[in-house]
Amino acid sequence: MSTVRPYTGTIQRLRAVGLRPTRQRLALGRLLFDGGDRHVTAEKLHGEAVEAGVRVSLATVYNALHQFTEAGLLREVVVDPGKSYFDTNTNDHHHFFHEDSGVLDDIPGDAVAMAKMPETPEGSAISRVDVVIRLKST
Amino acid sequence: MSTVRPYTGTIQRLRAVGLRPTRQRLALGRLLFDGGDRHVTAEKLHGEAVEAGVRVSLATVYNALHQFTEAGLLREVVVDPGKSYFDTNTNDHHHFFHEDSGVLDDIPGDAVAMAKMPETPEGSAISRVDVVIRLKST
DNA sequence: ATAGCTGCAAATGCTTTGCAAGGCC
DNA sequence: GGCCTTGCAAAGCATTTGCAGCTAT
Repeated sequence: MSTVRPYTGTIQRLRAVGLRPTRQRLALGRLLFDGGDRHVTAEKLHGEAVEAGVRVSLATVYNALHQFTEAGLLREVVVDPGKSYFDTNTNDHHHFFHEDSGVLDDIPGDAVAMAKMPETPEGSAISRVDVVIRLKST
Repeated sequence: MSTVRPYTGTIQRLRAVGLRPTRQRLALGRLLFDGGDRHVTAEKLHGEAVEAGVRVSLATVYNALHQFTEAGLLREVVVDPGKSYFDTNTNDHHHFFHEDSGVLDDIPGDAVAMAKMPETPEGSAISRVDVVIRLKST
């Protein structure tokens, strides 16, 4: 029976995908994965890191986000031209996007269902289906 | 009974939405609306205009695309971080996005149907529902 | 020791803006 | 003529890259 030590989760998670657990990646990983489902932009995450006293450059945040995404730890969500969002929930699910505030929220996977899907074009395979429900404040 | 004169459609379309039919807007409007449903980026449209011998700057293409969008003549589609696509089909419909080539295609409105929709959060109204089926080449 | 990371600053790509000159009504 | 448009070039963002120095293993 294995004892779970504090802060061990992120280290193992990184090792498991072949990424060295450096100080920066650890700090970013904890900010991302220790707090439930999160949706962040590079800038926002960088701000949080700095605020938490972690010395890390914006370039490194971008690198980490992409490495995490490539490793399957994060998912990139496209809702805004010219800004990238990353989602710590990598399960099948969709999004609410609040156009006024720029806030992105998960829609539980089973709250949206497709009744009908088109035929996939010749020579192509579906990589993903994204549903974004755009919201305006009332 | 009204006789349809060549090139009259775009002029009227622009006037109808309160935009002066300048040489540039006319040329861009024709490129966009004379050829069925189209999906363009600013850069691509600018290239087509230049190729067609129309002297127009990229900045003006951006302005025109946004003015057309605001006027309801176009619809902006978000599929790629850092690149804006505009769709001449403003009806309710969804998209195939070929990730490898960057090509965007319409899915006829009735080929996709939602079986279930989540509750809209308090204080918000649905502005639009976007479904993007991302494709990879096989 | 060494392969992999990081930081910085410069470069890039897309888009927007400011302002003088030009064109539509 | 007056006001809206345009063009150009410069500015603005978000993101990426190159490379010297640092660090985890």
